[in-house]
Amino acid sequence: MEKYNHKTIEKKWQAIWEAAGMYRALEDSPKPKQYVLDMFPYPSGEGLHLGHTENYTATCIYSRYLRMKRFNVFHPIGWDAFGLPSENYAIKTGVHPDVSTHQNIKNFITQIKSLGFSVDFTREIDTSSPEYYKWTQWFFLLLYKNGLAYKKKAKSNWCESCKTVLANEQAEGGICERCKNEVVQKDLEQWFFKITDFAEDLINDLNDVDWPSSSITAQRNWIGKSEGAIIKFKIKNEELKTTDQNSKFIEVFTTRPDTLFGVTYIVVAPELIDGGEWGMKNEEEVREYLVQVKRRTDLERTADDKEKTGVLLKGIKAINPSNQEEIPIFVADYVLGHYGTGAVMAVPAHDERDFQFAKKHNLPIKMVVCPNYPKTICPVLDSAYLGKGNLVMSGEFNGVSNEDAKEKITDFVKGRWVTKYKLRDWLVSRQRYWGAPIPIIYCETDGEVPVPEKDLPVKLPTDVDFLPTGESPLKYSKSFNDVLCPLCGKKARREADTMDTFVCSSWYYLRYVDPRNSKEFASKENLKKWLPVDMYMGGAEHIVLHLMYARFFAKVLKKFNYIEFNEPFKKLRHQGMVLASDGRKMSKSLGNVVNPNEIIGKYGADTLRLHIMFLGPLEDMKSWNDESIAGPRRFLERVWRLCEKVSDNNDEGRIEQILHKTIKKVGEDIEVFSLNTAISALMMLVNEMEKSEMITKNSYETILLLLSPFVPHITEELWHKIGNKQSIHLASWPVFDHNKIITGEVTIAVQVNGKVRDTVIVSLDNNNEDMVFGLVSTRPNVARWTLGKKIKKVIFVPGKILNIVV
RNA sequence: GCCCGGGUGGUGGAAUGGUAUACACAGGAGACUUAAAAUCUCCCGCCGCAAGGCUUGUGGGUUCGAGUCCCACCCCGGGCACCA
Repeated sequence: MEKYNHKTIEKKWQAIWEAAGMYRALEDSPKPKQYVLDMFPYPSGEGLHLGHTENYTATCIYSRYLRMKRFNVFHPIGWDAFGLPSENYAIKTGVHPDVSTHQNIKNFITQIKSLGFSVDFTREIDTSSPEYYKWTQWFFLLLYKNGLAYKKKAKSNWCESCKTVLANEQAEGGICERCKNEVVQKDLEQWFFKITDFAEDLINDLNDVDWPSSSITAQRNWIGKSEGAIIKFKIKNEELKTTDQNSKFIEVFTTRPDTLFGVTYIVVAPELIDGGEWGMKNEEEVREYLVQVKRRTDLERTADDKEKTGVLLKGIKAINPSNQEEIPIFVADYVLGHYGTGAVMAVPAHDERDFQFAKKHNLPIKMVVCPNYPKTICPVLDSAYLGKGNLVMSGEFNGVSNEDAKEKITDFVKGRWVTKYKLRDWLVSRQRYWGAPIPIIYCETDGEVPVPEKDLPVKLPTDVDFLPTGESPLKYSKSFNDVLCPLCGKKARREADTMDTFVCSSWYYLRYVDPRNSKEFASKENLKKWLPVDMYMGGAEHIVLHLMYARFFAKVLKKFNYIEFNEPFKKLRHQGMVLASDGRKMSKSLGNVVNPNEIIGKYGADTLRLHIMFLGPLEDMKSWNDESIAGPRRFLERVWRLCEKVSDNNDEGRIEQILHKTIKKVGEDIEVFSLNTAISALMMLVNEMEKSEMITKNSYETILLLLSPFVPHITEELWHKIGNKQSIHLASWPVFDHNKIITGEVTIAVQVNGKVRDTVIVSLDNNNEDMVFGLVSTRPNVARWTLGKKIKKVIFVPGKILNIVV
């Protein structure tokens, strides 16, 4: 028999499968559907990396398994083609993004094919093609017409190096998600999507998905729902000596209305001062502080989070509605303008931040929740007390548990109970070229006018200088701005910003079901046939970006009756990151990047697929290892040689039990993505088969079938070698016989006081306490521990253990 | 600080409360070979000549029996972080 040559085998079968259209999802099939989706790649110049390889191998195994279980599997692939790197590459080299992107896509396709991934290329999509972004623009208009897309001037995250604004999710901690440079705040007119309208659904519907619990928690925290009270504090101007009952007041949001009697001052956010008439005496000092605050970047604000700066508003006081105490008002940037009401009541005794501020500014600290009740002597605090207790110093509420007091005190001061979210609206404008244009026209007479649907797509022009200047490159494209107002017909100009690429990827999974439709983003019929996605696999880094946005889009579409489901991704799993062998992230600058192409050349796609799955649990972070890939390769060579032992004339009795056990184990493991243990079970089976002189054709076929989702090429080759004419990938998954797993005898461990001293093999008839005890009690290994001692107890677990307690 | 994960041989990792260290990698010994590679066989947690003892981050607990459950602590990784 010739040697196992992965190069010729893999090429040969890839060509045959492609010609046969093997992995196409069938439009009309009586079989139940399974939509298995990968997070589609950004076609970068670097090509497919090991993270992609891990992700797509896992879903490929899963898809192949489901096909063998006779599901109609829908497993598409496409390209998240818009984005900054192509544009930056263009700036550097002069190669147009459209050209480089399509070269990169070609390379990705070659690589995907060379790994034997069973994807349906007939449904390929490219978010940068006009046929696709026409519908991205259509979604924009859908949101716009329903008041869910709006423009406003706002403090925005501006990345100086990317020359564009970013969404909050992309500027966490004041660092640009893409280039890791500092983000500054700029006041700009920007387009927003009103994702906050759906905050409640986005939280509640997390109850209905099968996602990793850590991902669910991460989304919940990001949306950040909290319930509290809005309470009014009147403002008194000391100079005017008015306590004008109806004039000025501040509203604060608090989750701790129970501590209202402990309020010793009020703090308002800098943003609030800017707008209002406050009547303080030290106007100049306050203005100076506001200027200072504006200069500080987010990075600085978080870096010195111990130092809480702020300025007293002189000449005015707030009145605590619970006890009519007059308390000072401060402006401080530890209070955020965009959250709650932009003002807080400060209770230094029961809030850590207020405590720090009070210490710094020598403000009174008044404890009103006491843990020692009914003793009302409260401890001296060296930090805020956040625990439970009963109220003290709180007038008629003394003694009430602080939990009960929340509602009572809110009612007492006529506050109202509200729900707030940390989630903010999604900023979608980008001042860059390589994205979908925003379909809005500005007219001198009619103002902001949406592009009529019939005029979509608004095509991305080519006569553009995309050197970033801080202004949108499209602003200076002649052809792009040669446009008339759809309402009055006068000369107008187009919105020059493009959309965040996350808009494109928020609905791509819908397009796969009807990728060439020019009348709708997808037909209702096809949407109904394939959706929702049954299994979604991708990196955990997208949990508050893509996965939040895509859920938001689905909620919008559901609301306007385009789709029938609430949640787009029923089941979600993440693959862990693959680190370099030194345990660090793979990066070009560190020179530790492993290129899948090289591994494929040296060991073959099958070996790479097997190795990357065998490295450890799918969701764990793992380090690449060049050395241990020898194991999977040797294993495949053993499977190859096993072919020579196939013979017709012997029964498979000896390996029958392990064969059926393995069928069961491998199937169960694939279903829960425990692929490393599935592989080890397959290795054990092969080890057993090697010990036999001969193996039956049936057993050999079975192991090939079990292996075929993992290593599609070598199994196809061997399958044909032993005489099959049809592809192994059209065969059914083997069925195990439960009776063959249970054999006539079991091994029982014999313990004395919980320590194993012996084992015994008994027949099923003898698998009971009396028989086993009788068999082993006189054995030397047992007797030496029990002799002369009183047996207190015997525990017997059938088929497992006999424990003698002395 | 808060919220999730996780700590098992030289290494990657297995173990529905029931024989810890499966399956691999690396290492060692041998067979085949003129030789090497490949392949095959055996060994491989620690202490001990052995009998045996010890061992799943540390210390307690529950249990006939704990890597697995409970409590406290230590360490590592990830996410969030002035959201009142």
